[in-house]
Amino acid sequence: MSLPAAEQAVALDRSFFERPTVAVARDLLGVWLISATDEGVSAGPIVEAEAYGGPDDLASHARAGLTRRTTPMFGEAGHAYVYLVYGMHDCLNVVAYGAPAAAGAVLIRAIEPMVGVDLMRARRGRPSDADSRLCAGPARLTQALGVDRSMDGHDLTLGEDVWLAPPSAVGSAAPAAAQAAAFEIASGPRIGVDYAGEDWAARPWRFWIAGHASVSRQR
DNA sequence: CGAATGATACCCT
DNA sequence: GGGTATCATTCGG
Repeated sequence: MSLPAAEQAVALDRSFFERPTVAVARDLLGVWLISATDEGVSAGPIVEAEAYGGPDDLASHARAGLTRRTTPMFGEAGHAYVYLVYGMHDCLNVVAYGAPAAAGAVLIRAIEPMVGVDLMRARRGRPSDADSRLCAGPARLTQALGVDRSMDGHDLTLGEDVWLAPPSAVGSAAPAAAQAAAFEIASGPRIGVDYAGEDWAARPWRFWIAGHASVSRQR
């Protein structure tokens, strides 16, 4: 299954990302994440995302200020910020604007595998995993889509290699059930940010589609 | 539950 | 320029 060529170029506009990260994270639910490499196309709608702010957000990498690693977070919105965590996992973020500082990003934590599921499974190398769990987690997702730090700084609005597209742009490629406009949005504290202190750790900046089988953790 | 695993940032010389 | 604590996770026992 592949995306019609004429529709591959449709990507979310940069203005979508030039807003506070919390609004962008919430609005990314249902938006398609698409990867097109030499190996093929793999894609699916985002079902879970987390907002990270600027230097004032103690849970955000931006708290370290502008360093070589965090440079994308302080750059133009709509670009990728890909980093290595725990020495072995790549995580994909989209740069957006944290408030009050003009820096921040949204961590894409899970998508629903819908296009190129066999390719995702091959990249993951875990044949017994259920389809719905192939991209249920930030590191699983990058592995399944073939995204790594070579994509750090990549412009996600170009419609090339890796990009984000509104559901309407991939309508003919998606099963009808996935195009249902209405879904319930749930929110809660971000994962694994207790080190940031109670104030920041308690903020409900993690958003997911309620009850969805591909969300990284069950409620 | 705990191990795996390595880049990063930061605090020293 | 070097040592080291930290870490937005995953998988196997």
